[in-house]
Amino acid sequence: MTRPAQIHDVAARAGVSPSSVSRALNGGRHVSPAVQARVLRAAEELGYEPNLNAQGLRGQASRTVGCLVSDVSNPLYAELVSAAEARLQDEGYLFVLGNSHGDMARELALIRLFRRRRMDGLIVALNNETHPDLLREIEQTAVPLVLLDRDVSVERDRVSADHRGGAYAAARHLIDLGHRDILLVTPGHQVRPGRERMAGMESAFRDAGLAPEGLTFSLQASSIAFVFSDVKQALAGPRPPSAIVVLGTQMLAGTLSAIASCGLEVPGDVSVISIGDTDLARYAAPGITALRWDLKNVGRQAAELLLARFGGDVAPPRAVVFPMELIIRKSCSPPGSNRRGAR
Amino acid sequence: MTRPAQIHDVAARAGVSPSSVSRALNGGRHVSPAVQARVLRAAEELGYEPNLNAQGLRGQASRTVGCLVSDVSNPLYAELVSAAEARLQDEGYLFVLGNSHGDMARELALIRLFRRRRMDGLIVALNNETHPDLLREIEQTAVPLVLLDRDVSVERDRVSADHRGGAYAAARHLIDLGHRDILLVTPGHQVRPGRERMAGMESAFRDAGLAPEGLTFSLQASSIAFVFSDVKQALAGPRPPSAIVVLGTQMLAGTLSAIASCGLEVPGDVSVISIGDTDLARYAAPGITALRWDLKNVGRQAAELLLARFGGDVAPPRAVVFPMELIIRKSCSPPGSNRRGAR
DNA sequence: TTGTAAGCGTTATCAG
DNA sequence: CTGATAACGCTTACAA
Repeated sequence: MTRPAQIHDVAARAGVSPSSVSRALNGGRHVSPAVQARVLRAAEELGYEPNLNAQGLRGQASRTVGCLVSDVSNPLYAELVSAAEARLQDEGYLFVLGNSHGDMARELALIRLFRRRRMDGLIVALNNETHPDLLREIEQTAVPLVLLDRDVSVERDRVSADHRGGAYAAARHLIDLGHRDILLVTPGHQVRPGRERMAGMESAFRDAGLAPEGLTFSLQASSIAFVFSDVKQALAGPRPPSAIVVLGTQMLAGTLSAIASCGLEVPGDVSVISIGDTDLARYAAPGITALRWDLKNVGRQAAELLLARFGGDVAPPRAVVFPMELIIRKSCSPPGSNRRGAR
Repeated sequence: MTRPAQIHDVAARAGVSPSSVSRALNGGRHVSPAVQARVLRAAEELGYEPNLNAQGLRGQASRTVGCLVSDVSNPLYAELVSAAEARLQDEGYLFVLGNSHGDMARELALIRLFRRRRMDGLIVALNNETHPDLLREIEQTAVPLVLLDRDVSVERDRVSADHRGGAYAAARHLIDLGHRDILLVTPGHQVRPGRERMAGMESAFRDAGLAPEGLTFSLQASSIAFVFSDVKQALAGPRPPSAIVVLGTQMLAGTLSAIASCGLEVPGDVSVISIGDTDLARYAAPGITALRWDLKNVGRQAAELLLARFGGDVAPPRAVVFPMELIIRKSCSPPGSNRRGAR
C-alpha cells in the first residue's frame, strides 16, 4: 500500500502551489476557475483525502461532536442518538459516541477524551448531576455543550422532557381508575428524570387528597439488574401495589416478567403504565398504556442547538422542554378487577 | 475562557523541556523519577490535556475506531454497537458512529470521512455488498477493517451470524409442526443475512421434500416501511401463510400488528418466529419463539479482531461465525389449530 | 490571483 | 537522562 496522497502531491500534479490547492478545495474563493478545475481533477485522480488531524490542528473547527449517554442499547437513547447523529451528519459533522454504562469514572474519562480531541461540541446525559468533579469538567468545557434531560447547575443549553407532567398524568389516570397503591419503577433520584417522575406522582397524590403512603418507589441504579426481584417482592408484600408505572426499557420487560411469574395478570390484577412508548409497550399483549414523548425530536433539537452555536449564536442558554402524552391502551383497569375470578 | 494549557506550558512550569514532558506523560521511560513527578504535578495543576489532533498528526495512532451501521436505533445494532464500543473504550479508543440509514451515498461519504480522520480501524455493516464504488472504498482502506455480517468480495476480517443455519432450524421447526406455507419477512437479498435466511429455509423445504411454492418472501428495503401492508396482503391472499418468520425488529412489530388487524391470533391462526431474541419477542404475548444469537459477543468480537490487528497481528483474514439457537416459546402451533373455533 | 513561509501542538531523533 | 530540532499535513497572512 502506498502513502496516501497529500496536498503537496495534488499541487505538483496540478502544477500549482499547495495554497492554491487548499483554496480550490475549500470554498473555492480567490482562485481562478482554471486552477480550480485543474486542482479538482488532480485531487480526484490521486484520490486525495485531506488529513483532518492536520486540518484540525491548524486551527479550523474539527467538525466533530461528542455524545455521552449511559448506553445506546437502551432503546430510548438509541432513538435519540440516531436522530442527533442524522442531523449532524447532514451538516458534515462526525459523531463520536461514548457509553458510560452508568460509571462516573467513564464519564469523566470520556468528557476529557472529547476535549482532548478538540471536539466542536458535546451532547451529554450525565448519570450524576452533582459530583463536583463532573461539574468542573462541564464548566471547563469551552465548546458548546447541550445537557440532555439533566439538571446540572451550570449555565448551558439543555433539552429535556416534561417528566413531571407526564408522571402526573399517569398517576392521575390511575387514581381516577381507583388505584390507591402505586409503585413507580425508575432509575433513581440522582438524575432529573427520576426526581421529576417522583415529584409528579407525589403531587398527583396530593392534589387528589390521597395518603402519600400509597405511593412507593423502586429506584434502580442499573437499567436491568434488580427490577425483577424488586417488583416480585413488592407484589408479594403486605401492601402490594395495584398499579405499576415503569420505565419502558428493560425495566418494563423485567416488570412484566415479575408480574407473570407471580401468576398475576395485566390489567386484571395489576395495571401497568410504561414511561416511554417503546416497541415493547406497543406490542406487548395487552398493549401497555404509555407516556410518549418524541425522542427523535429531542435528539434533533439537541443537534440543532449545537449547530446554532456553531453558527455563532451567542444568546443566553436555552432550555427546550418536550411534552409527554399519555397513550391509552389496555393495560389499566380499576383495581381488583380480577378478584372475582378464581386464583 | 483561557487558552488550554499546552505541553510548552507544562514544561515551563516543571522547569524542563517539552520533550521531557512528553516522555514523562507517555510511558515514563527514560525519565528520572524526579522529573517525572514534577511534570505530573505541573500537568495536573494546569489541567493539561494533550491535543489529540497534534498527536495524531505527528504520526501516532489516533486511537479512534469508526463504525458504520444502517441505524443504531435498530435494537439489533444497538446491542452490538454498545458492546463493541465498550470493549474499545476499555482500551482507550474513541468510537465514532455513523448511521447510513440505508443510503449508499451516506455510506460512501462516511467511509471517506473515516479515512480522512485517519482512523485506526473500521467496523462496517454495508447495505450494499456489490457496488463497485463501495468495494473500491473498502479496498482503499489501508487500516484494519471488520465486515459485519456481510459477504463482500474483499479479503478482510469478518464476523457474522449463521443465518442460514438459524433459518433452517426455524423452517424445520415449523415444517415439523405441519406447516407447508411459510412467509419469510426480512431485509432483502442485497445483503448476506437476507440471502442466507432464504437459502436456509429453501434447503429445509428441499430436505423435507416439500414444494418450494409453499415458501414465500417479503423482502423489505427499509426496516419499517411496508411490512404491515405486505403481511396483511399476504394473509388476505389466495394462499395465506400459516406461519411467518420475521426479523425481530420493527418488522416483527409490523407483522404482529398486521396479524391482529386481520382478526387473526398467534399461534392459533398464524405461527410466528422472530429472527433475533429482542425484548419485543420475549415479552409479547404469547411469547414469540425466537432465533437467538449473542449480539454482545458479535460486537465484542469485532472489537477484538481490530485490537488484535492493532497489536500487530498479521495473520490472514479471519472469519468468525456465531451460531443461532432456536428458543421455543408459545407462538408456534400446528396449522389450523383455530379452525374449529368460530371465526 | 498566486506563491512563499510560518506555525498549529506533539513526539522522534539525535546530540550532549 | 535531558534538551534542541525537525518533522507530521494543512491553512492563512503576507508578499508578489
